[in-house]
Amino acid sequence: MENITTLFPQFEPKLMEEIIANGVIKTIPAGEIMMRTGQFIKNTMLILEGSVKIFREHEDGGEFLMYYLQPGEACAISIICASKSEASQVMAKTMEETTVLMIPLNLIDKWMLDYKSWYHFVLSTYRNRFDELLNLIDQVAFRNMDERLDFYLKRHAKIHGSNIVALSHQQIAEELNSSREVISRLLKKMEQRHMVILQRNAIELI
Amino acid sequence: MENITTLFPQFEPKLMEEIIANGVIKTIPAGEIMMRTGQFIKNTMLILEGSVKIFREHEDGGEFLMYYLQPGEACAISIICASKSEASQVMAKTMEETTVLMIPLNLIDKWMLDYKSWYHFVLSTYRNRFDELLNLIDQVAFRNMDERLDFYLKRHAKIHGSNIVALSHQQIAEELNSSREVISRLLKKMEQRHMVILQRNAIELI
DNA sequence: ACTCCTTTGTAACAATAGTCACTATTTATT
DNA sequence: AATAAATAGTGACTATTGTTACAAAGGAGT
Repeated sequence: MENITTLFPQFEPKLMEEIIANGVIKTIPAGEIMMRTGQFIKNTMLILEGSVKIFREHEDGGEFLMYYLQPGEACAISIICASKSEASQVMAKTMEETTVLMIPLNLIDKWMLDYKSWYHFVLSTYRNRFDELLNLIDQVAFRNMDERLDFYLKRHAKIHGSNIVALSHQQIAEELNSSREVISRLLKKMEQRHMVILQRNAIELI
Repeated sequence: MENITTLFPQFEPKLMEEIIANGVIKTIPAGEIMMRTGQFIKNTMLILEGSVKIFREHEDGGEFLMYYLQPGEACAISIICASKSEASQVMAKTMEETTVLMIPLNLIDKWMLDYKSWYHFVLSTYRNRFDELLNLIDQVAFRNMDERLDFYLKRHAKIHGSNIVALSHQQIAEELNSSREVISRLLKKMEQRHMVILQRNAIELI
């Protein structure tokens, strides 16, 4: 549990005790869907290890990557849905083996009043995700696919701390809600401009 | 001031007193920019009368309508920026003559702790705007311009409580970050499908 | 009525993105 | 080794959106 204190140093001791007493730790394999659109949310999850992608889904099967969650972060949308007692509006998928701390939803609101550090944590979670959504809107509203792909690759590399993006063109296409051929084409152009080196199942950024 | 109690019936009496003591009422003419991107925010505004559009701006001059604010609502982004002491990330423009109640930013945080009704108001403002941004992302990620135009017109009509959208094609194009010719073309198609009737400076929805 | 300005219509073309069809590689499975 | 499956490359074509250029129509002011 000392893991938690390192990841959430801002939490006051009494809150830490409550978290340890009420939270359930769960480890989820890589590539698994942690939460589906429409699913009823019973917990909020704090990420302890690994990383998670949050997607918006379309009726016709399309999906669209919104943002990443990393250790020390929580899913704003699960907090919002929990507060509204609504079904999840997003889908969450683990990128690697991920350990989360599940907190029953009734405590989320309760702790807001009891623990100032929790209150600040929840508000800053809202604010940070809000900022990320604004950036995302910029991407789709003002940018072409080539720029969005570039942004996508850099963001992925940054999250993974590596300049090799180990994904197939198909996977990238799905997360940008485009098609494989388009992504292949644009990646080829980027290679010709010496922005990337293409390998099988991997793209190396330069 | 009785206006305020009608619009915000959820506010407890003591909070109302504080609002009346500290808030400044201001009336802004139609079509005026209330807040610019990059501008430092000194207040949060509650809308009392009229309506406001919130835009995201692009470096190259483009603008993109995100959502509307109506009486009884507050701008989530101004609360977020105020809390982070950051410059505004959005631009706000009045659609008609609009009366707002300006609240100094230091009180926003203070009242969160002092008044439960204010706390719930701010949180529900965050949540509602979050929902709106999710819908907006759906639009730009999954929809073509014809569907986005349809959505835009219906939303405008709903906000104004009239099925006549009194805007030029140029104005619509700007808010969807498209071009006038494209909007004219799509509107013509909608007219041929008997979805709208086109008039000068107005579009009637059927 | 005449002029000026704004708004709208439209054709032709360009650029971007999506789809279809087929091939070539590489990796996994039997 | 043979076969199957996944991945990637590419050309041709279509659809959507954006751009350019110009014409026509409607209002406002003189």
